[in-house]
Amino acid sequence: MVTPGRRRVTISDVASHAQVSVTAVSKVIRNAYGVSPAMKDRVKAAIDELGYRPQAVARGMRGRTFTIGLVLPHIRNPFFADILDGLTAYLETTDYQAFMIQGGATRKVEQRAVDALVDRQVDGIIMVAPLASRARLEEVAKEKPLVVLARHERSPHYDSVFDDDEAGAELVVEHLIELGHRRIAHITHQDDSIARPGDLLHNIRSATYERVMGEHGLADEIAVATSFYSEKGGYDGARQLLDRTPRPTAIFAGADQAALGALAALHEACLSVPADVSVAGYDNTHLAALPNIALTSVDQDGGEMGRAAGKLLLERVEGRMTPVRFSVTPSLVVRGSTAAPPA
Amino acid sequence: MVTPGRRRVTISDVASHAQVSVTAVSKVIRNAYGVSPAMKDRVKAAIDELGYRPQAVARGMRGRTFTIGLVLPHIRNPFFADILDGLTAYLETTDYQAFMIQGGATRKVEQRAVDALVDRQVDGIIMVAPLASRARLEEVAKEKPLVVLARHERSPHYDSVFDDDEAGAELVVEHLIELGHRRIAHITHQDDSIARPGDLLHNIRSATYERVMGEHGLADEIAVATSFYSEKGGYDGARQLLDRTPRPTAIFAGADQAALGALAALHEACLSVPADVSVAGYDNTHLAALPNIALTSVDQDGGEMGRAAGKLLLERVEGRMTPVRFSVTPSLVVRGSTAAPPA
DNA sequence: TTGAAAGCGCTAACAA
DNA sequence: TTGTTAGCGCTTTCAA
Repeated sequence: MVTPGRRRVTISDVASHAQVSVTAVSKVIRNAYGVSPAMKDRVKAAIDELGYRPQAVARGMRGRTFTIGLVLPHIRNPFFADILDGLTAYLETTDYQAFMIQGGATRKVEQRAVDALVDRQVDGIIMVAPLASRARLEEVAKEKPLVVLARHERSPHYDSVFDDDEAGAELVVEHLIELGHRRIAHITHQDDSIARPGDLLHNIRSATYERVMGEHGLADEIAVATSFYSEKGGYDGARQLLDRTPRPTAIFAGADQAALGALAALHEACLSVPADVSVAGYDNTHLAALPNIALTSVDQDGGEMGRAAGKLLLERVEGRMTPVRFSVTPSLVVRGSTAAPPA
Repeated sequence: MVTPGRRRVTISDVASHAQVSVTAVSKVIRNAYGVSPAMKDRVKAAIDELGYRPQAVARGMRGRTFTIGLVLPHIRNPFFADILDGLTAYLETTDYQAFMIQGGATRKVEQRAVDALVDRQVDGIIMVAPLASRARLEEVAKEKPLVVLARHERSPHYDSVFDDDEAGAELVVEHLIELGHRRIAHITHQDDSIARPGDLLHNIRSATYERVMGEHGLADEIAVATSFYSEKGGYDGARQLLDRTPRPTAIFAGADQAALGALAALHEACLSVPADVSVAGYDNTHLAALPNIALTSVDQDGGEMGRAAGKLLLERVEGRMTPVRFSVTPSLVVRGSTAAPPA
C-alpha cells in the first residue's frame, strides 16, 4: 500500500510560500478575475519555485478535470491515428488532455469503456464509430458533453463529425463503372450494433454501393460479402467473392484495412491487380500510398475530423447546448489498384 | 438505471437508501473487513437498485483511482495493439482500467504525457519504449509505480518487460547468412533520446547486426541506414541502401513497419523480393502474415508482454518495492520474403 | 460490527 | 482586491 515518493506540492504549499491565501493561488491558476498584477506575479513565482502542478483530480471534485476521453473501437486502423493526431494537435492549444480507451467489438465493452470515463469524471467524451444505439448515446450525452464521430444521425444533445460516406462510396462505384466494370463486388462490416442501419457508416457505404449499381442497371451484379473491416475480414470476404462464377472484376472494400486483406486473397489466388481484378478501399490510410500497394481509396481528412471533434467538444464543455454537425467531403485518390476490367 | 433528477448517485444516497452509514457502504465496495453478511447484502441491494457506481476520482482523493496510464509512442504500429490487448485482457480480471496516451516522438512530449497522467492521479504507469533517460524514469518511479516495456536497463525502482532483442536480431542475421547472403544491410531508428544506447531496443538490434556480421567475417559488408521505424522511414532507408554499389542482397529492417516501407521501395525500383533482394522485419505484426507481404519476421509475444506489464504494475500498486524483470524469448518466423541471394 | 467525523486538494460562495 | 469557509464524494482513523 506504500506509494513511493515524496509528498506532492499542493496549493496550500504554494499559498504559504507566497504568503497569500489558497484562494488567491486558485484564482491565479484559473486565470480568474480579481487578482492584482502584483499578487499574480508573486503567486506565479512561488508556483515556479516549488514546481507546483495542480492536481486535476482534485480540481474535478468541484470543477473540471481538464480531461477528455476518446473512445476508439480499436487501435489497429491507421486512420484512427490520423484522428488522434488531429485531436491532440488541437488540444495542445488548450489546457485539456485526451485519454484514449478501446471501445472494443461489442456494445457491452463499449459501454464499459464509457462508464470508466464517466466514473473518472472526464469533462467530455468523443466516441468514434460507436456501436451504441441512439438512445444510449443520448443517455451518455445527458451525463457528459459528447461528440460522436462517423455516425450520421441527428441528435439534439450531442455533436456529430462525419464524412459524407454516401458521396465517398459513390465516387468509388462510379469510378469502377466508368472504367468499364460491371461485376463489382463489395465487402462490408458486421457488428452487434442495434443502431439504425442508416446511422452507421458501413451500412451507408454498402447501401450506396447497391443504389449506384442499381442506377446503372447493374442490380443483378450486386454481390456483397458481409465480413469485417479488418485485414482478416477483407481476406475472408474476398475469398467468398472470388468463389462466385463468374468472378467479380472489381472489389470495393468498405475500408482500406479490408482492402489489404482482399489484396492478399487475390495474391494467394494468383490473380493480379488490377489486370484480373481491381480493388478499391476507403480511408486513404498511409499504407494505401505505398507503391507496392497503390490502393485506390477515398480520402477523408481524419486530422481535420479529430481537430473539429476537439473544438466542438470544448465548446460544449464551455456550455454550448445546441447541436452542431460537421461534415467532411471525401475525395477519390486513384492509384494503380484500379484499371479497366480484363477484355 | 439512470437517476431521476439526473444528479449522479453518490455513496450517501446508497447509505440512506439502505439505512446504513456511509462508512458501511464504503467498506462494502472496497471489500473491507468488518461487515456482517446481512449488512453486505443490504448495501449491495441498494447499490443495484440505485445503479450506483463509485466515482473513481473521489476515491482517488484518499486512496486509489483504479486507473493506470499507458504511454505508447504512437498508435501506428500494430504491435502496440497486441500489447494493449494483452494488458486489457489482464485488467479485465481486476477493478482497474487502462487509459492510453501518446508519448510522441520527442522527450518533451513524452514528459508532458507522463505529467498529465501523474496530475490525474493514476495509480501506476506503463511506458512503452520510452525516450526518457534512466534518471528521468527513476524520477517517475519515485512518484508512481512504474513498469517500462522494451527497455533493457536494470533499475532498482521500476520493473522491466522486454524482448531479448539481441537474440531476435541474431536470429534474423544468422538466417540471412545461412541463406548465403553476404551483403546484408540494416535499417535502424533514430530518436532524440539521451538514454544510453544499450538501453534502447533499436540500438541493440543494430549493434547485434554489426556484431554478428563481424563474427562471420562480414564486417566490411556492414551497411546501416539510420532512419525511422515507420513505413516512410523504411522506404527512405531502403532507397538509401539501394544506391550503394554493389547493392545489398538482403535488408534487415529493425521493425515490420519499416520493412513494409522497404518492400515498397524495392517494388518501385523494380526489384523483386526475394529473387533480387530479401527482406526481413521484426515484431511479426499481423500484416507480415498477409500472403502478398509474407514477411520473414521476429515474433515477440506482444500480448504476453502487455499481460505481464499489467500484472507487475498491479503488484507494485499493492506494495511490492523490489524490481522484477520479465523477458520474452523471440522466435523467427520465416516467410516468402527471404530466400537465397541471386546467383 | 458499526458509524461519526476528519480530511484528501481543490473551487466557489460569501465576507471583509 | 483579498481571505474565510464550506463543501465535492470518497476513505480512514477512532469511538461507540
